[in-house]
Amino acid sequence: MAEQPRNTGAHLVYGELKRQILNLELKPGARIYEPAMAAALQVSRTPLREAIRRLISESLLEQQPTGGVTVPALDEKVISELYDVRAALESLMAREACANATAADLEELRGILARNAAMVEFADETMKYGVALHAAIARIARNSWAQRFHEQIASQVERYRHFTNNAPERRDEALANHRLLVEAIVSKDVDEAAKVAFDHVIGARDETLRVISSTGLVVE
Amino acid sequence: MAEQPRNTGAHLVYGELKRQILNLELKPGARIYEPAMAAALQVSRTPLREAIRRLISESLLEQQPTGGVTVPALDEKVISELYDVRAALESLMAREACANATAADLEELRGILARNAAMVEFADETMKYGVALHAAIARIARNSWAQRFHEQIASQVERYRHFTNNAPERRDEALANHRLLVEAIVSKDVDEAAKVAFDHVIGARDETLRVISSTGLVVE
DNA sequence: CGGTGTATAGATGTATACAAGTACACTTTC
DNA sequence: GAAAGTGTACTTGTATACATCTATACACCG
Repeated sequence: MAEQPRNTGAHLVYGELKRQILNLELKPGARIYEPAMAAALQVSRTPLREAIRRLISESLLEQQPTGGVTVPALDEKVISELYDVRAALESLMAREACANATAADLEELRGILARNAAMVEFADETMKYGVALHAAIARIARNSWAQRFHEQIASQVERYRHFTNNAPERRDEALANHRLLVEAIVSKDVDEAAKVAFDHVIGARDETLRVISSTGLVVE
Repeated sequence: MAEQPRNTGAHLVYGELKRQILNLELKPGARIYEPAMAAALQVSRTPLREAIRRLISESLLEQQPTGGVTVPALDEKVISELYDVRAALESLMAREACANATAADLEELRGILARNAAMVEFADETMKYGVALHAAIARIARNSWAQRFHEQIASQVERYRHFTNNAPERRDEALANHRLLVEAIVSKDVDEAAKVAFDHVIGARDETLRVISSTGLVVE
């Protein structure tokens, strides 16, 4: 939503670096050295620095007080914060989706839900449709700031996704919650939609924390 | 909260540009020309560009699709979005403040409230203490992401503050809401605190929209 | 042997030169 | 006279050279 890529080198570098960070190809805690990274990406330091600065402002990189840029460490406390904010945002967006959804929007939500239901046995498909549903609601809410923050949170959470398992019973639960959420939006039940969205995300938070605290966050 | 300034030119330029944008010294809609601005600020284009990029990522400047950077226009719809997100965030932070406030934190909140009450006849003092109260709650909530987004919203709203009047009855109402909020936090009434915070911000939204739609957003 | 000062290698921050792209005005043509 | 094409001035994007600062290793002193 923020800005579409303008075919400049800095934007390509930004995309590539972001991909590597979210994939954990760039390991949490690792330092970025500009000359080496610039050589690896075949650009000069100027567009690289521009990309790095942008990533810092999204907290996908960290500026050390002494100078020098690192990939942020993974941290359980942060997960909790992220999901809490996400719960507040999703709850708001559910409210606003109730107010702003057109008939076509509702049809879209039902469609995503149906495809999700058909694929509930496949973990990655289910995840894909879950993300699609939340993205659709974010769009339908028509609040660019909520959408923007939601995307930033989603990027952050992405880095932790590698440590979560998608157990079948968890998938069923998510689908059930999604059904409740869509139903509430369809029937314009603002408070119910807000509550379902909030509790759904808090549930995801607790599940994620549970899995991570038992398996740990070690990258290698 | 994100990062403290490191005495580099780019950070100074960032601060100065941000100040000018929030003050409306840089007029909404105006384009920024790098060579001219660099000369005016007595730096080369490199640190200036770094500052500009950062401001773009905070939506305090806008990258035009064709190239060229402008100060974002003022827009009623955006105010509404900002306050809605802010309501969600303040509501969350009120919740978390209930959970995390120490005795010292509560004392601080009461102190701000008392000073606010003593100064309620002065518009600018009241505003100052209002901001301080919300900032204190944001800190007490101990959620860095909520705090970060809250600060971004506050910056955005700042640009619209020049068009609001602080009527005395509005100040009394705000103080009353602040009292209710602090009371709820002190008594750890999570749901009440969340509700009061939410409604308080929504009230501020409606008041702001009312004033602005009657006076308009024209800068000159 | 531990600690401190210093020298040095290498990183980041800044300035500037150059390349590429955009907008606008002017000319030319229908 | 209007519209389209072209040339020019100027802006943005990138590369590179230079200055400044940080960290580390080593020598020297207590």
